[in-house]
Amino acid sequence: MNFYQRVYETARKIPEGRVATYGQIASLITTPRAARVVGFALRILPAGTDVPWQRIINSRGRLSIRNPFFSPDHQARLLKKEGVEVFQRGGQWWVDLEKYLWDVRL
DNA sequence: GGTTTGACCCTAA
DNA sequence: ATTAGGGCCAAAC
Repeated sequence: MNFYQRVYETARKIPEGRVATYGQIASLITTPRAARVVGFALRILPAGTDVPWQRIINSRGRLSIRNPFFSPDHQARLLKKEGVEVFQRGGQWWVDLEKYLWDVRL
C-alpha cells in the first residue's frame, strides 16, 4: 500500500457533510508535513472517481484547487449538496472549519 | 544517488 | 488584502 493509496483510503473515511485538511490527512497516514503530497495524490485522480476529493481543503478552510477538471466551483457545488456551508468572498470559496472540520475521533 | 514537481503550510513584508 | 521565500515530503525521472 503506497502513500497515494492511503490518501484515497483515508479520504473515503471522511463523513458526508464534513471536510478535512491536507495536513490532517497527512498526519493520519504518516508524516504530518506531507500535505503537499496529499495534494499531489488528489491531483492525479481521474474524473468521476469515487474518492471524495471535494472534502479535502487547505488549512485555512479555502478551496485551493486549480485543476480545470476539478474546479473550485465544482467542488463548492458538491460540498453544498452534502450540506456543507460554503461562502464566497472575493471569488474565493471558504468553509468554516470550526463547524465542518472532520473530527477523527467521531 | 540527484533533480524536478506540486490541489501545502508558515512566516514576514 | 497580496506576494515571496523557505521548508516539507513522496513520486517519477
